[in-house]
Amino acid sequence: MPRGARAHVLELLRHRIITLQIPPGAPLSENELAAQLGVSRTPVRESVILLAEQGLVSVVPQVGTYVAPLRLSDIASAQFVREALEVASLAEALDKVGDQDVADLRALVAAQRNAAPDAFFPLDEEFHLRLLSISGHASAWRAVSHAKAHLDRARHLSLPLPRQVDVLVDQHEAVVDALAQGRAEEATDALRTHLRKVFDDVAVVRQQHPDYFVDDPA
Amino acid sequence: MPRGARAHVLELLRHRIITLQIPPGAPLSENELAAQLGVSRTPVRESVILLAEQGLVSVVPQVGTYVAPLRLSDIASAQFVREALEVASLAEALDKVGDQDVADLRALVAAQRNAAPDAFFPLDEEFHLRLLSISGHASAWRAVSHAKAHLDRARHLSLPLPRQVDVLVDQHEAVVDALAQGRAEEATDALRTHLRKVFDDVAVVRQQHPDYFVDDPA
DNA sequence: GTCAGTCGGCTACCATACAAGTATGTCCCG
DNA sequence: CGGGACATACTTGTATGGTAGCCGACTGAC
Repeated sequence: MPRGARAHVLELLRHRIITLQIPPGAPLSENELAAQLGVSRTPVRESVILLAEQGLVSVVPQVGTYVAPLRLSDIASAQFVREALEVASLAEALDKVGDQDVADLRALVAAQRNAAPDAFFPLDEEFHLRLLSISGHASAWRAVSHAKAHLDRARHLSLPLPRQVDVLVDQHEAVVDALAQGRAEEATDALRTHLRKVFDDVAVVRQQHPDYFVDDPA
Repeated sequence: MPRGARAHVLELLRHRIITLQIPPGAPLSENELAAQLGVSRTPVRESVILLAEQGLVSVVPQVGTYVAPLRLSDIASAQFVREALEVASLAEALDKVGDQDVADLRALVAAQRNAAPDAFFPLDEEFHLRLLSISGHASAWRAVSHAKAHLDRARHLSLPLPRQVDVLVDQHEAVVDALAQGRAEEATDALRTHLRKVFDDVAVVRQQHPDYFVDDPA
């Protein structure tokens, strides 16, 4: 089997979980996945362990592993982490941003406007990674990405709506405008508003699929 | 072999790496570790994979696994993540803090004053976790902890000095005082100062053991 | 009908065996 | 003496086997 089976399996599982192709609460059998993907149990198991570390699956010894259900407390926690990191980065970026950075960001926003809904996801990721890079903290992307995974999963069903994407692109543009003009408070406020839109999206998804959610443990 | 070998091995390796019992750059053989710890390669390997995900070790396929060297860029990145999260949490905590919280924090600070240098580490962790809990974002501890691991490792050699510990406890007290009195700016500034002390400690360690460090990739 | 006991099948966990690639030390040749 | 090819001893990656424990369905007694 190919030499990088684990990376392949991990990426595939992660994608399927985030896009809700595998719904929250669904059981994951190591044997079944191994057979289905044409690899042995080892790379599958190692991928599952990594996904568990990231909180995307929950493994119960001797019982089974399940895709983590959507918990509002987890979503709030992930949002806190992401917002703290991106806002702190943006505050530093205000002093360091250059013309080339602004041009790159505007090009990304333009691409997002013309992109099909399916192509929006990677462009969105690149936009936020770019924001981190300006302040020189691109290496914090891993932490942001881990948090973002939970948020993207929780709102994934609401994204295909073209209207939603338009709103997001407008918010991106507002951040870039304020950043380019050096308006600190306006920029961070715009970013906060943008990031917190996830709560609205989650509320929509929650109505469509209440079975994906579980109540927070008291 | 004991049930839960992976958790045991992972905790042990992590501790040895953070405390520099295993120095940066040292090779880690899965076979050797398995024999030394009396378990098979499987739990060792799974632990190594998790440590690699956290950036504490670097595994080169078909060549070897090495404890990650100390990179100043990694340390700066970890510091950025930790500072952003803890400061954001503290800002929210100012509106939510109760008398019981302050009492608990003061008790922790008192315990830190009377603690032997070796016992300081867990008390320090509990203090910072407590700060997160006040704002209701205790679940962000995992992200903080991952970042903190790199910082603690980089300054571990400077901590046994009793004088250093006294300074840290004083800084803890300053944060608690400002938090109890509701002085927002003073509290966050005190926390920032406290967290950034790591750079001084790292400079000391760097002089003692320049071989543990590598230059940043240009 | 109801409940206790048991048995079968499933799970993840740990151990082991095999495969494939890399670095190194050695030997031979120029 | 210097350099290159090769054998060997490692490394991690993958595949497979065996074990302990949990869950559920079935059975039998009350």
